[in-house]
Parts: sequence; structure tokens; C-alpha cells
Amino acid sequence: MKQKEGRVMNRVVGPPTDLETRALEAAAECLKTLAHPVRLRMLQMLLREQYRVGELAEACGIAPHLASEHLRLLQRCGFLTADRDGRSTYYRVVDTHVAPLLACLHDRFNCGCGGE
Amino acid sequence: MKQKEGRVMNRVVGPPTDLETRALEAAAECLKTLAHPVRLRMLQMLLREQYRVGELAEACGIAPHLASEHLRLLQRCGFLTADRDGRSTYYRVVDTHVAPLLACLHDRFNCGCGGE
DNA sequence: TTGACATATCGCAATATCACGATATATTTA
DNA sequence: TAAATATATCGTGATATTGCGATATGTCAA
Repeated sequence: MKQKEGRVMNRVVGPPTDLETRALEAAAECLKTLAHPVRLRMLQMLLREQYRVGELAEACGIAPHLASEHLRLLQRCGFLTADRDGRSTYYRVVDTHVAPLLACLHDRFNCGCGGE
Repeated sequence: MKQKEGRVMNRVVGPPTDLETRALEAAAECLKTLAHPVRLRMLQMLLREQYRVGELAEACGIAPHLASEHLRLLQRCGFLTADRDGRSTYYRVVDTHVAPLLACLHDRFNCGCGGE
């Protein structure tokens, strides 16, 4: 008994629809952007209040121009927005999903729950 | 006025402690593993019930040996576990954080909430 | 044991990501 | 305008990830 798509043992196993695939690809791209220690730390800080590039760079122990690049990536995914004030640029979180997402990560990695 | 670490404008901006840094690195590594369309789709399926490697491969439209590799990565992060039954290997989700995490992603990418 | 099947691992080439120095832009101050 | 400050962008080499064919392991049936 063989099948190319459809049901196997009462389970749907056909290829994903285009819509699902596009959503998964978008989600994967945003997760890839999240998947960096420096960017996670930046988001953690920015969930509390806005910061300048230089402040974030110092907090993360990296050069300002690197911080700027990380912030650009986070902004490209729609997580952050930038407000210029004189020479400084203040970044802040605009995506409401960032908070619950980071909360999930906190549960998984910052508490004593390595197993389950 | 200059500072190397400590407080700037009433905010703590010192470098992260080692513990925080290690947690962020671990979180980033797991997020990197999550950040792949095929692996997201596999987790989505495995949240409902267990599947064999071949079933997951067909559902994702990839070769079985590639599915096996993706599953190995997910297992290395502690998301999945494998149970052998004869020639087949059944994978299932063991990490309780996977469900809420994927729920966050669903809110962000599968509903009509691109902006807010 | 032999052969077929299901899964897993290895090695490689293409591609992507990363941190960095150099440089560019924008803004304030002299 | 010129210099200093704060960010942003560009180009590059080092490193990591990806998908693939080839191959290895493990299991069942004859």
C-alpha cells in the first residue's frame, strides 16, 4: 500500500499548502533573527524601556556600529522601531508578540527547568 | 561625563553577568534550531501526535535522510525524543515549552495580524 | 545468510551569517 | 565652516549552515 499524499493511518500527511509554507518561512526568518545572544539581550532591555544605540552597545559589550547592525535586523523583522532625537537614535519594541515570546524563553532557560 | 559601566540616566547598563550570558547563548542556540521551515512544520505535526521519519519527510516534501537530520537537531535541543518500533523510529515532543512557543508564532504569522 | 526496508551518518560544495575595519551620514557645538 | 559625536553602511575574510549523494546501521522476512 502506497500513497503520494493524502491520508496515511488516519493522519493527514500531504505537502503543506502555499500559505502555510509562506507563513513557516516568515516565522523561520524571524526566529533566525531572534537567535542571537546579543539581539535577545537587546530585546530584553527594550521590553522595559527605550534605549540609545550606544547604551545597548555598552550593555552588550560590543562596538556601537555592531549594535546598529543588530538593531537594523530586529527592525527589519518588525520587532523594533527607531526614533531619532538629535544625534541619538532611540529604539523601542513595537511588536506585541515579543513579550510573550521572550517570556517563553525565560521559562525555558532562566528558571530551574532544564528537564521539564 | 563618561562612564564605563553602572548607571546611565537612571538605567542599569552594565555588562551581563555570566549566568545571563550563558542562558542567552543557550536560548539563541535553540532558537537557531527552531528557525527552519521544515523543523517548524515537523514540530507542528508532532505537537498533535507522534510520527515516523518517513511520514514527516513526505509531509515536508524532503528526502527521509534529510528529515532524519532535522529530527536529530531538534532532539539535541531537547525538544523531541525518539522511540524505535521495529524498522521505524517514532518521534514525539517532550519539551512542554514547545507548544506555547509555537502558539506565539501562530499568533504572529498565521492570523491576520501582520501589523497590529 | 540474503535481500529489502527504514533510518542514520559521512563528506562535500554552495550559501548564509558574523564580527571587523574603514568609511559615510547626520547632528550639535565652536 | 570645521571638528566632534552618534549612528549607519560597505566590503571582506572566517565560520557556520544547508542540502545532497553515498554509505552505514539496524530490523524484518524468506
